[in-house]
Amino acid sequence: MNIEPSVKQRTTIRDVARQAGVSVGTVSRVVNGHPSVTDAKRRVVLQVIAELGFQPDTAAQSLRRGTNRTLGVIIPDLRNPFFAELMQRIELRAKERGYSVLFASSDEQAESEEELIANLVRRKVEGVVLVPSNRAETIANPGGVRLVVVDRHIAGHPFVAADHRAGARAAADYLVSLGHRRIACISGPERSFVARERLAGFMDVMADRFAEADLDPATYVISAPFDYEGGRQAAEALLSGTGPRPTAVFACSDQQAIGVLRAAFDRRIAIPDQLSVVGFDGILLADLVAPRLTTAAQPMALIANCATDLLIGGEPLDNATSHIFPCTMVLRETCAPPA
Amino acid sequence: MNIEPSVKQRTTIRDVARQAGVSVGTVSRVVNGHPSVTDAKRRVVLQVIAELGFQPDTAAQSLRRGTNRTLGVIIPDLRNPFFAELMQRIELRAKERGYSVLFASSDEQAESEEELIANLVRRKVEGVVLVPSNRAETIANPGGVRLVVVDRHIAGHPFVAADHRAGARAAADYLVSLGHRRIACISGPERSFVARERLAGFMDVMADRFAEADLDPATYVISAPFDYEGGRQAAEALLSGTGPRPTAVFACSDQQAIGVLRAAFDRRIAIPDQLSVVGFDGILLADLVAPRLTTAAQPMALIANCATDLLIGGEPLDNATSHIFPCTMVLRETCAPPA
DNA sequence: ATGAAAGCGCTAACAT
DNA sequence: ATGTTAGCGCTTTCAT
Repeated sequence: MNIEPSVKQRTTIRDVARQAGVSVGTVSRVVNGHPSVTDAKRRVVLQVIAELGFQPDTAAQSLRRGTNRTLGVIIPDLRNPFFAELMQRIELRAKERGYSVLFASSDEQAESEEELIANLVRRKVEGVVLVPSNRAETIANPGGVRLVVVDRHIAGHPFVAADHRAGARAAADYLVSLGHRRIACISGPERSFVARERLAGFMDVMADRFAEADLDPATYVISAPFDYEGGRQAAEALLSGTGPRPTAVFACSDQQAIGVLRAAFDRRIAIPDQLSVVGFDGILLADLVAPRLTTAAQPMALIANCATDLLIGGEPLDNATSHIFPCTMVLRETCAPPA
Repeated sequence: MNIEPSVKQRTTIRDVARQAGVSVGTVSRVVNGHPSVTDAKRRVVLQVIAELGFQPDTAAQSLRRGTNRTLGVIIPDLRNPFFAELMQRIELRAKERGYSVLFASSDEQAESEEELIANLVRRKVEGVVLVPSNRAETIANPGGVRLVVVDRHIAGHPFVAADHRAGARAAADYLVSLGHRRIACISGPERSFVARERLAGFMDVMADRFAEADLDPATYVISAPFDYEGGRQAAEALLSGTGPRPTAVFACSDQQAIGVLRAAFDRRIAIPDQLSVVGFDGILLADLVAPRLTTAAQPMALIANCATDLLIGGEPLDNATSHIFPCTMVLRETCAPPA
């Protein structure tokens, strides 16, 4: 058969056993820290393992144990810095706990998600972190794999995320407290859970005020993709209107907010003097753009750790439970009272 | 023994064989597209496979074949948008070819790289894409796994990257062609291969000119981390000096360049009127900052595809070969002739 | 063309 | 406490 090993000749547990003069069972026990091995034997086995550089074959372990200390992570698009940072943190936590991470991108295609999960299941992952695409309304989990959904809620699965709605509320409140009344909102794609939540938070604060001031909310709310270009185009639309211009805009992502900065720059609108801007997410970049972006920051480390720990801890997952973490308003340079 | 399957009861190849009234060998042959199966039998087996939703167990395949259609990717830091995009593209290509990707972050710790490789090897990956940390000078490959090094060269391993030096040369040439003479360079960390290459490209163009103009290169070249903050601080130093200010700066990463924009904004230095800026990498964001960043763009798709294909194609890897792709100058809004 | 059977390397149940 | 052994699910050789 000649399996053409790229690695010359792996040393197996049997080599170790022979060399150490014990049985494979004993070696296995030593490797797995089973208590019932005498110190003497343990020492010699450990010694031989070191000499031979023995490393248990994960495929064999996996076949035997039905699991292999691997988590799957499905992310819509790593070019979104929020997701990239989330990914980084999930991998970090997983590594700390001795797990590896299989990464798959769904490319914002809802259709591919179930296929990706199926592939992950075939590969015997112990659990899957799914950051659903904007379009995913529901997700089948045929294999019944341990699954936690992050950031974008999907009914019927354990959920970990920031409190999008409260975060948006805080952002709107802040703008209002500064004295703004004509506040626009650049929301996300209409089909996106996150977009709806953040918009709802915004409207929690603004609905009454729009009514009071006899303003039509429809002209102050606009949907756009969550990325830079989406924000830029939405801002173009908002700032080019004929009616009274908004004095502030709440963008539902930092990327969008940066796009707003871009559009304002193009139109020679001074920020924050002529226009206040608040973003959402708290990505690294928000602190570097000019001017520095005020934003509702998500607790990414908390979210990543929670999702990872849920999967790794063997406790049964409760499909009805949501783990929601509060956002923090980070006040920087893009907001001021209206002129 | 009771292996407590999280997945109720996987259907195995034996279930399929029984149901189809053939032997497991035949089923295996069908699954693997082996020619010597009659069409009649093939059809019924395929039928049963579909009915039962049979999926071969990768752990068993892996154990038997010694491989499992998985690639490992080690990246210093996903928060660097260049790496994030690279990762995304590698996964995409791998997926197209039926491979999965194990992701590991080295967090810029050179020490952890070999450990990460060892872990990947244990998991039977068919190959590893390593984007070395800045500090890595050499990397041991004890298991002899298929390894390709990307972006930052390490002697003794196949290498895939952009032509950093030529790219930097093009950037400097462009600035010179605009009429600039006092051109500063924000280089990367001194220990970084990439930083040295780009600096070398810069000096290829500038060494003579510095001499001619009786300028001390040392005051025009400064090392800094590749990130936003590194660029900002370096620019602070460059722009606060007492001598004649540079009229242009070449930053060795787009992140740094964006940091420069930030610093210039803080000091009310107009870009490009009072200061021209060129970056390096061609990240998405470069097109969104204000003003839009002129940059030497790396061909990320080419790099990602090349590295992935090298690993997946079973051809022997040549440790001495480098695959170098040219950069492209993307002219946008941050450059103008000196005042 | 197909079936039977031998393992791949490991863990855990069962003996002792 | 330790050795022996039966598989985990699959691929592939060897017969037929």
